[in-house]
Amino acid sequence: MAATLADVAARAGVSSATVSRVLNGNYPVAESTRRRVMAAVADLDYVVNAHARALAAATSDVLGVVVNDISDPFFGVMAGAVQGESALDDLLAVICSTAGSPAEELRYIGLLLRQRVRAIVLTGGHQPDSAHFAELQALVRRAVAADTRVVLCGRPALPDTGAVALEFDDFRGAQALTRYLLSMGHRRIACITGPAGSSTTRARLAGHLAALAEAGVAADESLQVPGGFDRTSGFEGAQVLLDRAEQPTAIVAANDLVALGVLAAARERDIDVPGRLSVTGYDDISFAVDAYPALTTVRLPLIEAGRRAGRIAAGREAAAPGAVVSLRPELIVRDSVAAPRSG
Amino acid sequence: MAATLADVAARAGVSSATVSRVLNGNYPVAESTRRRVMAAVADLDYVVNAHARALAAATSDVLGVVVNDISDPFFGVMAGAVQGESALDDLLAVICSTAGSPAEELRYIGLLLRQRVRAIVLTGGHQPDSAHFAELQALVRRAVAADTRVVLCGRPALPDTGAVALEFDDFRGAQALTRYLLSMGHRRIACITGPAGSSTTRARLAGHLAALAEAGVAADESLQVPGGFDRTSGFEGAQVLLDRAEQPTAIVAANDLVALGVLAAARERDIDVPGRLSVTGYDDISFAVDAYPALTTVRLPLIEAGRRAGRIAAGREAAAPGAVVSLRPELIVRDSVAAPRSG
DNA sequence: TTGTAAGCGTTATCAT
DNA sequence: ATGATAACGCTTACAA
Repeated sequence: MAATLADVAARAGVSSATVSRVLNGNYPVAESTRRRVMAAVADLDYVVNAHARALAAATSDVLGVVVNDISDPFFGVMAGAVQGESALDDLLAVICSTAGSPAEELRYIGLLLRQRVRAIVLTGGHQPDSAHFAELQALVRRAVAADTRVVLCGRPALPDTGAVALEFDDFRGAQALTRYLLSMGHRRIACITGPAGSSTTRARLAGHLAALAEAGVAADESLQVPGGFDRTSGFEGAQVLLDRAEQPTAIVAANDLVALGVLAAARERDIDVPGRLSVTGYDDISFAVDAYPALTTVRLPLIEAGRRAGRIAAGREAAAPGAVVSLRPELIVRDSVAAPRSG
Repeated sequence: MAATLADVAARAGVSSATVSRVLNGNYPVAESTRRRVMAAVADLDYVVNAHARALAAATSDVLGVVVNDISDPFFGVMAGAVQGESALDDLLAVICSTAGSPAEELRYIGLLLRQRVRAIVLTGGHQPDSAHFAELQALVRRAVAADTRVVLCGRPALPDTGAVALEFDDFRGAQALTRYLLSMGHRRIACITGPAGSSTTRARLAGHLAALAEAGVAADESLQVPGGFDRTSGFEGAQVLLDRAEQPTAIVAANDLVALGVLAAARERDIDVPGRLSVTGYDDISFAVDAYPALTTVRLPLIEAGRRAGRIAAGREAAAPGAVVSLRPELIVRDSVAAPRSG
């Protein structure tokens, strides 16, 4: 159906090798033939077949990006940065949404490997104790061995796999946030955590507890309710927390989306934020500033991480196999936190 | 480097044809050989080469999705729906961000065509008068002729190209919105429109003007300020409008993001919304409800459109070439509109 | 049920 | 500067 190199060659009265040369422009070709060839290309609406090319040249022009959910701005922003940066090298990005399922993640990595992608960028969190974790490590190791760069973007390193990691230091971010809450006078601080078992949840919770510990404030497990990373988790988690006899003076949400849910729940109950309840987010997605009240949160360098991951994936920025970079989060103080009401 | 079918065949002591058969499972193979083959596959960490397969079988397992900006939730949600639906057929989705540039769009479509993608889903708007438009039509026509399905998702039809269109009826959506504003008593209604020349901008503006006309309200061109589809355009557009001697009682924003910018500008000037100024959005992205005040807007069936586009692209849902479906938007009344202050 | 072998559309190595 | 031609790794008639 579609025209092939041979068709173009026939039409231009040259060999297919010559056509290939003018198309790739990496070989001397007489100007006159080049023009004849280009004319034939135009006449026939010829479009190279990337598969044939990939097969013959053993290279591919696509990279894979694995995210939990591309419609979540946290991932959308990172994926966009990866894509934008890699597009500079004419690379295409396959984007895969796992919905947070480690099994799906493995499946997608497998599919990407079949495609012989140049690189795979993995975002999101690990589930260190899941049965899938060992499989993941093995798969990544194999990928790297097969010359497929693997970049962990905003995700903990995968030791001994050769994957490059751009980690977010969630421990410090969460610690800074809780320290701030403490400094404002809060003592009864509740958390709506991310999914149990996720590395992100662990790191953020650990940072929170560390801040509590250093201030000599006892951690109350009944104030930790688990959830997901979505608005609904925040809404529901807040209901649970606000039904308690002794209400918290502050709620630390797993991320901004969760915080938005908390704010909605508070609004529904006519609880003034931050007057009667302080709320914090995490990530600083672009909407955090438009929430009401504007969210006090922790800014993660999503774009910087994505861009850099894109450059490393594209091979434009060097990175030693197994290198790990830690990216510092930044506390962003806005309006959703105030001192607790005395009494 | 990587193991090939032949390697597996050698190891299993069978022909490569047999290996291909067990891998594809579309041919009878003796259970004993199947096991030997699978064992060899595992031993060698064999992974099929999708390029070789695509070349030989003349089919590909990927589809392309073209968006303006994947980090914008409007596109993120649609792209996510397309991807999620097509993943059911084990298809991979290449996502391309054009930043609204028609030239980039053409470039990406070309790249996708090389990849011999199964289908291309185009989102966003057209620029009917741009020089690129004719090229776009020609390219789409060629794609369809080459058996690449093209689905226009939330985007106006492309006549005579064979592309299937899932249109949003922006005229009616905008009309309903302005009618509502009018019914609340507004007469001096300003607009911050999308980019001049975009089909989306035109349709929404036309709906707005139609509503004005049917109510016998004269349209004041000085109340229309152009912009982009981002928050900054809203912020800046609002500054311009609010600097006018005679301020509008309502601002119709090009979309929710723009409306968020307008709200921010109003907040900065201590202008009460909706008390002194009403503001409307468009799209009903998920954050619209969390804005302050919650945005009155027009809901577009983004997920429905994306899912359906994904199904058509995957070939799971039939659609006659050139078919065009119009999806109805819905007015969502929340808190950002009130009656104008008398006087 | 299994093997043989001819493509699929490029690139790349030799020649010329 | 250009042409043959052998890969590249798989699918798929056609045989056996």
